[in-house]
Amino acid sequence: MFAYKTRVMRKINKIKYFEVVILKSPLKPLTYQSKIEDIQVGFKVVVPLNRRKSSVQAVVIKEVDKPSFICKDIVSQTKYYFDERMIKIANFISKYYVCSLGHAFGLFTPFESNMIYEKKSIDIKDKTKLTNTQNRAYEFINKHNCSLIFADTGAGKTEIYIKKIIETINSGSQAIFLIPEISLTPQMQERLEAVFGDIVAVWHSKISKKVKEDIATDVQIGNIRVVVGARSALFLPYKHLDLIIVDEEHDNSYKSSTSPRYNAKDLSIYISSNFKIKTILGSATPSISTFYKIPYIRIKEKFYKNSKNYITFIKPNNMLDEIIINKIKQNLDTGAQVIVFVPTRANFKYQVCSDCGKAVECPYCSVSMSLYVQNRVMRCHYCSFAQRIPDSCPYCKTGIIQNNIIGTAEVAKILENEFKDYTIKQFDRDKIKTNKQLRQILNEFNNKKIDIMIGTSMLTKGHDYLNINLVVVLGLDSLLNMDSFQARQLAITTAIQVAGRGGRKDSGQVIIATKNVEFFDYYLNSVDFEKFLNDEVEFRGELYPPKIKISKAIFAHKDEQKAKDLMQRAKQKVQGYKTIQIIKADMCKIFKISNKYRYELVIRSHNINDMLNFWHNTDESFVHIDMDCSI
DNA sequence: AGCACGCCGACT
DNA sequence: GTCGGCGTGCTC
Repeated sequence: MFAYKTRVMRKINKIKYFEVVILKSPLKPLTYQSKIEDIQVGFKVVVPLNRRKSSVQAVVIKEVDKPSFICKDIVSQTKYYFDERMIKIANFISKYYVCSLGHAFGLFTPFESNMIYEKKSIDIKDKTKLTNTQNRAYEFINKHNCSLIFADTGAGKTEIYIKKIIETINSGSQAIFLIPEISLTPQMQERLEAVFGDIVAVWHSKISKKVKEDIATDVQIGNIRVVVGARSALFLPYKHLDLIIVDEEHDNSYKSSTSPRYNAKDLSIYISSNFKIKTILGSATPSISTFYKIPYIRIKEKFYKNSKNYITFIKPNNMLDEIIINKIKQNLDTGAQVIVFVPTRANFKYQVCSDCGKAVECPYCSVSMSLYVQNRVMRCHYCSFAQRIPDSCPYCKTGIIQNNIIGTAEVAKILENEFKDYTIKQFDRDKIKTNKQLRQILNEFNNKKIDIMIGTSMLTKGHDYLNINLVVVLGLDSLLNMDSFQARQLAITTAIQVAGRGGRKDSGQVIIATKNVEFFDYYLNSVDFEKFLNDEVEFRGELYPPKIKISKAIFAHKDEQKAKDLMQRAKQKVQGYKTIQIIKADMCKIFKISNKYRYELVIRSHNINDMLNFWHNTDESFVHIDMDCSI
């Protein structure tokens, strides 16, 4: 009996060999063997690894010939699988963003093999009426597989999105609607829920595990047809995905800050061109890379043309100039509300004179010096000139150079002191930690229970404020003075986005406090953002994107010398590539993070293959690679 | 000698 | 990423 069984088993189940990728592991694919008859490519399997007590999960990527080494057995095959599209995207992420396949696959929620998609027809009534301009945009996106709607705030992008989603759903398919930091935008969430009811799901990192599991199931079987979500919404098990919308496509939070450092916007463009999935990008202030490479349609809103003095400027003598205080006072006296913007980045310390307010500049370059706390020196990012923090201001000789921190808290303190009878609220990550708090403060503000709201970029993200008469924009100069090739873009984009918050009311006014009036006045009042984008492409030329690729690696180690050596070794190696230039090979601006010393190598190239080839050949441990990085 | 800790290397 | 092996150095 026993002998019979084994003989039959041996005959039927020939040993096969498979390459598998260990999920969430940095390892290269490993080869295992199996007698199980139906091991399939794409399926999740369980395998033993090294001397570990418990087995680990892996994905089968291909069947291979018997290797020269001895293989371990696959323990079992699960019911979960990654479809062909997921496998292709994972391979792309691994290659382009330079991470292991295990990390790339780890992003996805796999399919379950026993479930079927029900293409039942859903009939959402299309109540949206598009204006002529919106219709032209709608026709434009229909003509292109991937396109950009370059529309001013308030020009009605959302109606176009909704019309396209309804069309997709009614044909039995699914859509992804990406929004940056969705947990911050209850208004958009509510609006979509009102239109799509229970076939829409909201997806972001703060959703509980159980709810996530339910959503993944419903997405796979077709109960969910629209996922409104953060960047990770790209990785759900869609059986019939036809449309991806990337709203506010310029937003930096589409770039993941942990490995794999993918950009959900760029990944959407990749998916669009490789899988015939229509992709619509939208923004009032498009990113330069999108503007440069994606066909776009421009929709202008009238306020920029008509009201010439809509945006005015003052050159402040200190953080909250008296002119600004007076303007706020005038507005409050008429019962109107005010918002005050202070950029998040300016929370970082920078070196500024207490008397003349000038930031300390490099004597050889017209850029601000960066502070290197570790060595108590200031260093120029362009020429590496370094100097001690001076005792008095090099410009006016009398002022004291101090670490200046412009932050919402400080602005709130000053205004509370100035306007004791009014309600002033801070609107930033320090004060708003939960969704409930967010909804509450937005409610209070729209019900006029708050007079002045002071906030960071959180203030600009997709909220509509109904009763604002005055928008005060502070601290833009600290954005413009950053030693980054993106400083100009970030400053202008921020100004436009903040100004847009007040743009929905006829009598609204925006005051920008800046010492760079010419720059802002030119791009905000004389010409528009499209002109800025064209100028910026020229300005960056062949040194920075979009005409050239840049990327970097951070070498972090608790032994400073080791971090430095690793970086130096990579630097030597890169010099063998004629097509790659070194932009920077030095300590990171933040030299030490959680007890690790950090060095970075930043490079540029027109040859993406050489660039990727180089990074894939650098020793993986202690290195974080960042493609299309900012500096 | 016996143990705690930290570094290193292997993983099919 | 995660594990065990093994060297170092401290203590009894």
